[in-house]
Amino acid sequence: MTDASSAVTEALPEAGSKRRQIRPKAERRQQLIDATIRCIAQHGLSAVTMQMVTREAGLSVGIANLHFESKDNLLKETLRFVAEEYHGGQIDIMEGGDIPDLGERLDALLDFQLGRGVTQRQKMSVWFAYYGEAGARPVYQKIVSTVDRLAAQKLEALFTDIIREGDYHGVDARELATGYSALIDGLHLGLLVTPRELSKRRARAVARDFLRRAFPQHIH
Amino acid sequence: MTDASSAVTEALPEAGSKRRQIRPKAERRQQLIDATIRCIAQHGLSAVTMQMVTREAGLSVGIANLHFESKDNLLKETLRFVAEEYHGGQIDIMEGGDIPDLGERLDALLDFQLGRGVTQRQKMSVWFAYYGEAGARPVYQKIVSTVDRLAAQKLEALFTDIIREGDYHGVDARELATGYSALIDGLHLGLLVTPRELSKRRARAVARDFLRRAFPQHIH
DNA sequence: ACCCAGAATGAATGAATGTTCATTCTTGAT
DNA sequence: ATCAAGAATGAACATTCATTCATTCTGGGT
Repeated sequence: MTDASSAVTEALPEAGSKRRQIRPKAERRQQLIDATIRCIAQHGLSAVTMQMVTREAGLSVGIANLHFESKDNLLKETLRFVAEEYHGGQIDIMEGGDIPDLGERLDALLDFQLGRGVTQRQKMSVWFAYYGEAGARPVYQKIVSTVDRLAAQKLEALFTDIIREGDYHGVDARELATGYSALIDGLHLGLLVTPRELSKRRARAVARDFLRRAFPQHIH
Repeated sequence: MTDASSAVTEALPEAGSKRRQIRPKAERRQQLIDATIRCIAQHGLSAVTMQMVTREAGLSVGIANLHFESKDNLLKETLRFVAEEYHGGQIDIMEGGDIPDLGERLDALLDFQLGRGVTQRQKMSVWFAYYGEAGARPVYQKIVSTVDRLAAQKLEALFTDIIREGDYHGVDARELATGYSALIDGLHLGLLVTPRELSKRRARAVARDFLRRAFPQHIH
């Protein structure tokens, strides 16, 4: 959950020191993934080149094929990272030993989904860049749907608990969970494509209304 | 609203006749746009090449630059076509002189949005391929947001009418419209990326539930 | 029957990109 | 101080792709 753009170990791009640094494989992999995220956000998935990514990472071109076997693989691993970061964060909150009150847990979830961390243009751009290609690339579909399924189950479980606690009638946890997930995705899209029409503030209000209409006792 | 894949004037790809056909510019443009849609759906936006598109259209490579000035422009015009087709269809229904009953009009809208025409993988793939790039390409943002804004206004107007007719309280037409649009987008995404988890049937049920919760008298 | 505007072609071109690998450099162990 | 393991480099290569344009062809007008 580190903010990729700031955690740069190496000095500024032009900062003299051309001394070659040797670092463990895992660190370089992460460095390249972070650079890839920034490049996709800024230039779009279809415009990303290896030269662009390695330059952004402050490394040479050869290194990408040293740690990942190919560009395809780098892109795949980058998607996996973003997907796990996003869904992992959600799941942590939903399992939420930290927050016993279910209404508060819902609030925390909403904060995470439409708050600073995820709503950053960077992350959203990456997310939807891959969605866009998913129709034609089963590999992407598989990566996303794997983590997605787990998050969906946890959300359904949380909704089930809330329905029981509030003794709500005429609501189906599964259907509601599907709707809520879709709503959040759609709001992210709106924030990305029509930021002029939809502010983050309004997006949160819309999502909150959806929850309030379903669980009036839990959302004030 | 013609189904692009079937309206092929020229014979089958291998059907002998290598005779060169001369057709008016407008027709060739549409032919190329249709081919582009099919290519994006099948191979993904980032994998589309001019050779691929022109071969799919049964034409030579040079022709694409004859009728569109560049690949960029072809892609731009293709997005414009898809956007106008989709939003235009919605707007026609929402203005709906055909359907006086507001509840039925809502149903028709839902049918259009999650029914055969739009939900086809082809159209969805294209739609989201562009969304994915929109974060990095203002041109795409502009095209989408222009038609989007008009559709949003019409939806808000329809909701306002329904709220007045049903004398609903505690619902804001604008906010509801934003939510409904986002929900539909999110459901499209789900249908595209995780078709195993979300069937068309269930997507419609989810959207319908959203409307029923807001307008119980209008959705039976 | 003839003609020509402009539609269509596709080989050629040059630029861009992914990948390779011979070489250089760094570091920690000895 | 020495060395080897392997991390890092970037020039070179092969491929792919968008774009051009000299040439060919078509069909409506005369």
